[in-house]
Amino acid sequence: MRTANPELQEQRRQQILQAAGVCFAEKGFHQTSMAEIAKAAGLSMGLLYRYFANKDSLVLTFAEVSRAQSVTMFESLATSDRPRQELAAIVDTLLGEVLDPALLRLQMEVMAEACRNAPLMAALRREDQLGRQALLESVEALRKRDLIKPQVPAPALVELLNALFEGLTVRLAMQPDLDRERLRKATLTSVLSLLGASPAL
Amino acid sequence: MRTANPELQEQRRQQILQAAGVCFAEKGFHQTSMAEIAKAAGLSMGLLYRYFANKDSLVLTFAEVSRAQSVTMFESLATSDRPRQELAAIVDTLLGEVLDPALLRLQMEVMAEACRNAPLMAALRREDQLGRQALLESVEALRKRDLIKPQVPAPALVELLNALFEGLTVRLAMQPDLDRERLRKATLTSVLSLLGASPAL
Amino acid sequence: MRTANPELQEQRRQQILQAAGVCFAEKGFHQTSMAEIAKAAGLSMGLLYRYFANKDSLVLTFAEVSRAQSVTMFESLATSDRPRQELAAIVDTLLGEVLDPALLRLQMEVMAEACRNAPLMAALRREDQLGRQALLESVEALRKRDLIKPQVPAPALVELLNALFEGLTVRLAMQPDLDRERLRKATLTSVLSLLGASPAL
Amino acid sequence: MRTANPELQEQRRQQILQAAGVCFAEKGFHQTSMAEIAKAAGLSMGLLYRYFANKDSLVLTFAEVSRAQSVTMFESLATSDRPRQELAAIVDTLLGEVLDPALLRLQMEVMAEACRNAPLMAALRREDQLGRQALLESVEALRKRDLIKPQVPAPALVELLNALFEGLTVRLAMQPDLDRERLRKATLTSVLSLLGASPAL
DNA sequence: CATGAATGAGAGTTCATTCAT
DNA sequence: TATGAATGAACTCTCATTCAT
Repeated sequence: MRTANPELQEQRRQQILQAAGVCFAEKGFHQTSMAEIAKAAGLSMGLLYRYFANKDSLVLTFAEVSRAQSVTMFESLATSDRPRQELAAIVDTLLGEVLDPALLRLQMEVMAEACRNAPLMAALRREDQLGRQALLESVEALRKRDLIKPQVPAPALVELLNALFEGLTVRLAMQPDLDRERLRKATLTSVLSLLGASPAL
Repeated sequence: MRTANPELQEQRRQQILQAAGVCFAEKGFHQTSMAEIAKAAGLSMGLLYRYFANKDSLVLTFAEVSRAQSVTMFESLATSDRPRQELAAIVDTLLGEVLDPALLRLQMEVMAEACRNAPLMAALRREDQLGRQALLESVEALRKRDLIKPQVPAPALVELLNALFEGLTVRLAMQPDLDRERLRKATLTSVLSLLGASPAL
Repeated sequence: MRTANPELQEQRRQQILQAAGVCFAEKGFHQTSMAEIAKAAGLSMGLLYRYFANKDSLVLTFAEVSRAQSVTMFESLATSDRPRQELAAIVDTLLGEVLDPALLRLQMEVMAEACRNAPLMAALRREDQLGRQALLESVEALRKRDLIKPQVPAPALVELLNALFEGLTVRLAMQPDLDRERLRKATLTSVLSLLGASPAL
Repeated sequence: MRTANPELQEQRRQQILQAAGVCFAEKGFHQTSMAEIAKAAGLSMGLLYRYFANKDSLVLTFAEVSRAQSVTMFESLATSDRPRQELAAIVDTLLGEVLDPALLRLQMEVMAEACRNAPLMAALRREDQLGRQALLESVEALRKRDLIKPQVPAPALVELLNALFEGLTVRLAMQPDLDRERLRKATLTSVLSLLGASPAL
């Protein structure tokens, strides 16, 4: 009798999540069948269900992973000695060609699904909360360093910035042909304006 | 002899669209069956298909109608002699309690669906284009009246404002418990800041 | 109050039957909806049901009419003083370009349907019986005039000739690109051979 | 580990095809629902669709199988040292009680369907072509052996013979009460006459 | 005589999920 | 651990038929 093999198990999970991500981004959550995911992952359906209890739990796990990327973006902003470049980098990441349109579609898909899938929503918010917290701390830190003078309270500002980034994501998902270069500049300018950035920033 | 009755037909269409809107917002597009829509509208499925060729054309028509509302919002801004109030009203409309959470969810649903439904996407963009055009004209008009001095070119500004509004919609859909009152103030302040509003505005 | 108008009624019936024929030949019996027939006939569905109790009765009536054409073909053969030309004309009618492929398909459709629609089958056989009877009488008459010496009994010969014609119809329906000119000659030769035609014929 | 089982798969296919054949013959193609076929085969609908992509592909496969039987009939005729018996056997097979009326109805059904189902038609013709080719070669071979002297060119003769057989099939499908015994004799005589059979045959 | 609105059962097809091997 | 066979309810969409006007 074989013993449990954690490494293999983790690899299988990644295999499945990756395949699911590709499928969901391409066809959407509800248009992707479990059979397709299994096929894309190169596994049998039985095995798939060994690792994920059902389709919902797959999206859920997947959502956590997918969101985790955007969470880390704001964390280094607070203590950076070159916050302007940091901000520019964030905008770049959001608007640059780096960002796969398929990934954008996937985010929309996950958000829409979250609106009627309570556990998914909870997971999404947990991740979102972390991101907001990081951004909030960064804003406060920059303010204490007298680098910015926002005209609105920090929590609301964070909400607005998040909304702006979210909105840009949505619009890029829906208009893949937007001039990202021009938008990038304008976005940075606007973000600095919202922050009330001092010349020193 | 019984003749065709356009009034009845229009009433039926509205009946169906309204029922579909409620269902889509509550359960999502793919989770709502045509039978459910028919039942919600108080009609038979056969009749439903008399008025809408298929499920897709239902969302499509619905999307056009749904979007048309937000299009008109920006139109009166250009020539208004009280643009500040006009702007405040727009922000109010977007963030006030007026906005049904169900409607927000419906918008997300439509957007997500549009990402993989080309005709729907086209319809959405058509409406979106009208809204952008109206907003662009308003911005240019205000600038000519020396009421605003935006730091970024008008087209990019329009895109950013749209993104901000879109993003707020998304975030409100996902966080129905946000403090809308506080957000409203912050949003108005920020929008004025982005526009580079002069004190005269 | 209006009085019944037999002429109009008959015209309506013809209108419907003709439209049904076109539709059935194009799409097949089971693929043609009553709505399509009504539309093709330029009538409302209500009126259609006034003239034909249901879809089956439509095919039935239609089948009778459709078959009646081929019935008359053999009748003049018996007493003709130029039986060879008469035969050639029959073969021509069957194989010449005159015969619409759509009509051939329609015949196949009706036959297939008849296999599981008892009343239709009965109607078809009634017509068929008339045709067979006419051909039988013709064969006997020709034999009495010593113009033919068939090697098989007249009833069997009639059955075989009918089968040959039917089979040619079927094959033409399935292979519209057959060389009809060549087939026509060969068919006439073969029919004469089966009849045991004397040189005097 | 459970491995794919080709035997089981083949058995399932046969199970389904047989059930479909029975149903189609009894009720016709369009009157038979997939659920009925599944039930007749003792399988679930899901499994049925595992083996046949859709209803059309079922008839198609079925048509190929069904036709293949008649293809082999003519092949042994060419080299046989007892061609007369061979011919008699063919006629027997076509007209004898061996031939299930249900199978005849099924053939009609398939032919009628083929008239408006292009892929099915193509499949049918492919099989038909093989049969014609075999018959053509047999006729040529017999002629070279001076056993027959047909009055019409071999290709046309083949077409006529095929039409005759097809026609007999049709007529038997429509008149199950025909005297097959008498028809059998007459058919053989007639076929020999059409072939121009020498006494030596 | 004629219309068009209305019905609802049933069609083909898909898919999340289970389980014997 | 891993497989593929199996299920059946649910989905979208169609259509013969009826009837108030």
